[in-house]
Amino acid sequence: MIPGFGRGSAKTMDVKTLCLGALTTGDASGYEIKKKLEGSFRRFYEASFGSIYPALGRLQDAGLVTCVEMTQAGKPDKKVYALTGSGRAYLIDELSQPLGSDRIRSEFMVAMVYSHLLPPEHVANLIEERLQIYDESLTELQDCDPDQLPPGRRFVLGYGLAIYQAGREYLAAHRHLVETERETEAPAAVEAAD
Amino acid sequence: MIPGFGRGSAKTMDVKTLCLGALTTGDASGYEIKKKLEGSFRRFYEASFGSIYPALGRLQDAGLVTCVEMTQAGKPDKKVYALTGSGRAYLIDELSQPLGSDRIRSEFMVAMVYSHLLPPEHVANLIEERLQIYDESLTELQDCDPDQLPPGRRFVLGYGLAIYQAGREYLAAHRHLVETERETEAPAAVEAAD
DNA sequence: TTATCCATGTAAGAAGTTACATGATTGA
DNA sequence: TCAATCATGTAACTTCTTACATGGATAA
Repeated sequence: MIPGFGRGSAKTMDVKTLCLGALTTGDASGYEIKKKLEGSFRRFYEASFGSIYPALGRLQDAGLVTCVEMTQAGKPDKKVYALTGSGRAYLIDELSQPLGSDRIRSEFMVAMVYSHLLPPEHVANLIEERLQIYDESLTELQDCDPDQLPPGRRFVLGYGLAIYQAGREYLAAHRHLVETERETEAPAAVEAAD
Repeated sequence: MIPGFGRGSAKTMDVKTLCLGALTTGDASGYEIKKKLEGSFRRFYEASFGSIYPALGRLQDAGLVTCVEMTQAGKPDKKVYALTGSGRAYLIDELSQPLGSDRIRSEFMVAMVYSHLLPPEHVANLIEERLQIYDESLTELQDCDPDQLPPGRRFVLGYGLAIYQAGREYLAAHRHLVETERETEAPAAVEAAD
């Protein structure tokens, strides 16, 4: 058996899973899969070319996808991948495994925890930036027509909207908590590690 | 210069930053830092012993923390670390760098996107599980007394509550979207939008 | 003419997890 | 007696990102 493809193994999802999933809605090249993954979905799982291309190669080795090379007029050749029966089965099997818990990594929240160490005007800037990011994300999500999406995607889209809306509202309503005075004690000892 | 400690470098936050931050509220051993990081804060950034211990070693090499070995009665020895002036300056410098965007990795959401491939009763189970996780998280967060926390932590605590509440409500209100019928057959190529 | 899109891939490295090794003490 | 808590650390491994290499076509 090809390593990393044990049936029913307790491995977590990775870029391979994402690629298989992307191929359920139609054959695609690595480049196109990246595009698909950049849809509304991207907020919950990302992948770069550097992980997608090797993943596709390994999926092909394992017989979970097939590949056809296509020549195009005025564009580079591309390799179009298609899900096989066992690929589909593998995806379903993986989705049926116990799911890992959500992981959030927010540098913004870390900065907020230590906001008292920063100049208040800098904190205010961070908040403004973040509000803008929320607004952009919300606009982007609102521009999607849910009725055109299959239920799963509609569900995830709505979830994203709900979360961002709640986050934005909280931020606007409670920013004062982190925009107050900076810690006075100034330990200016800059004996830099350079 | 010790590698990985360039001043003003565009590096993202890592476990070193977290350790420095944890030490702003008092000296601590690696073990105790892990504990601190497991507070309300953990939802936005995690770290394991396997990353904390090496991080502390490197911070010490760079002069950002100092270390005192302590013997204890009935317990193993421990190494208590303390922030130095340059450690504090380094932390502030790092928090002042442009912040990386939030990263979420949710296997649950991936499963929801492809829920039509799974048996409806399995999807229902996943939803139930997830609601329970939300409830547990909410209970845990509600048990914290915000008045005892410094503003930064209070802010982050409230943010967590707002997000989980919104997530829970959305889930309860829209679960029907993903609990409907399973896809019966491999559908004839309906190229769905992403 | 400059940038962006198309398109694939590799190599180096960052960053972290898990499992292991060790071992006394304490509480159920 | 069994598990958990306290406590540090290493090694192997996984996973992914970034940067690089390549290069034609097209749009501003």
